[in-house]
Amino acid sequence: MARRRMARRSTAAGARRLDAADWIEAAQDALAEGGIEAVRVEPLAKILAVTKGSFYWHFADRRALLDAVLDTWAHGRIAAIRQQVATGRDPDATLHHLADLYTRRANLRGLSIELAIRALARTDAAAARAVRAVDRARLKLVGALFSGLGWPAAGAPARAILFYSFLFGESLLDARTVTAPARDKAVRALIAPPP
Amino acid sequence: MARRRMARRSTAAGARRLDAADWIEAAQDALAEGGIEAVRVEPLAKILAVTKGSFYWHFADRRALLDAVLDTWAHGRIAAIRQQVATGRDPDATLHHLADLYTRRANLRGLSIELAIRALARTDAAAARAVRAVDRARLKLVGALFSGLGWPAAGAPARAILFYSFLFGESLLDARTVTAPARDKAVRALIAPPP
DNA sequence: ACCTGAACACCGTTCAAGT
DNA sequence: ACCTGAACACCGTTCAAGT
Repeated sequence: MARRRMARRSTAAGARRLDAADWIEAAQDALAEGGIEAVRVEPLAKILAVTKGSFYWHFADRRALLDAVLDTWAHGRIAAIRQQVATGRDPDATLHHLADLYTRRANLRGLSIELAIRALARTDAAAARAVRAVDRARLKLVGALFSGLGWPAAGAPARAILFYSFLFGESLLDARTVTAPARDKAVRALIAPPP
Repeated sequence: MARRRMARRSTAAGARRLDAADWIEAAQDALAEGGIEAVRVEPLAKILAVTKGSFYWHFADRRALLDAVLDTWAHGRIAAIRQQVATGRDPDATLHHLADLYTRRANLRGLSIELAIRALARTDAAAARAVRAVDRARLKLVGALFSGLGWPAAGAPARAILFYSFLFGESLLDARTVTAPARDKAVRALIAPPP
């Protein structure tokens, strides 16, 4: 769900100059580790070892950074789900693979970012747009998998919503309260072929 | 899911003095309308028409206000689910009733607060504790409903997680992308009696 | 092309003083 | 018992000047 930042922090001697992508990267880290409240210009500048003034060469303001993070996130998630369903495996195996990928354990950082963005989407129009684009892509592709599993056109979309909603809902619940066996049992029930 | 604030803003002439509950109330409004970033001392003071200095009579700092909001939320949600399952109706009707109550449309404010708190729980230990207490209460009571529906002891908890996760997951997805019929279809499938 | 440094506004926090 | 007002630190934003 998330490729990690590359080691491009320094050249031979150490002090590379930054571009917009560096700030977006740092903002994503902050989002994952401290939520939306941690995405702040001065703390990020401190982490990147520049003055906060330099931020404004790359972005108009904090809002522009958030927009860039949202844009990067949406494009990345859409590219990811396309890859994840195009493995050549059968629908059943692909769905189980997806259920693993979108689990808390598998990708804490990615899920934290995703939840922060979805919470933001409640009160922020740009975040809501990013979420909509990602949801449409995922539901379309997951719906196709359930069709491949034998669900008729009338049932596959509802099944896709059920599957997809469950994965996010489960990631929202307290981790200690949802046991792995109960979770796996729920996943198997969801991926079972139509009656 | 949420009882609205009472009209206790003023006495005969207008300028009641505030107590901690007034600040918590205002913080909840801000949380629902602007997310965690909107829960800030000075803006709340402006809304309550006092100076920000007066805030510190009631709370040690912003963190103490957040803790009080979390505490109020957890106690309120646990009391609410207890009432919601104790209607005297059969398990099937009660589950359908719950599915309606925890829908986006039914309670925008309550869901916004809940999602903001769950996003916070990713990076905040106190929020995680509040979420854990609420999840345990809800899963226990919903699990009992599925038992009443005929699910054996080995299957009811997984079914409760499936049901409960779905409701939250669905509220996280883009509202325009999930159609009401697809959602209702998924709910009916979840509440169907065991095979 | 990217960064510093100084300036100013806004908000969290403290606290002595008011009612 | 609750609030004001002034003070200070921190962070968002601007911008002229540096390399």
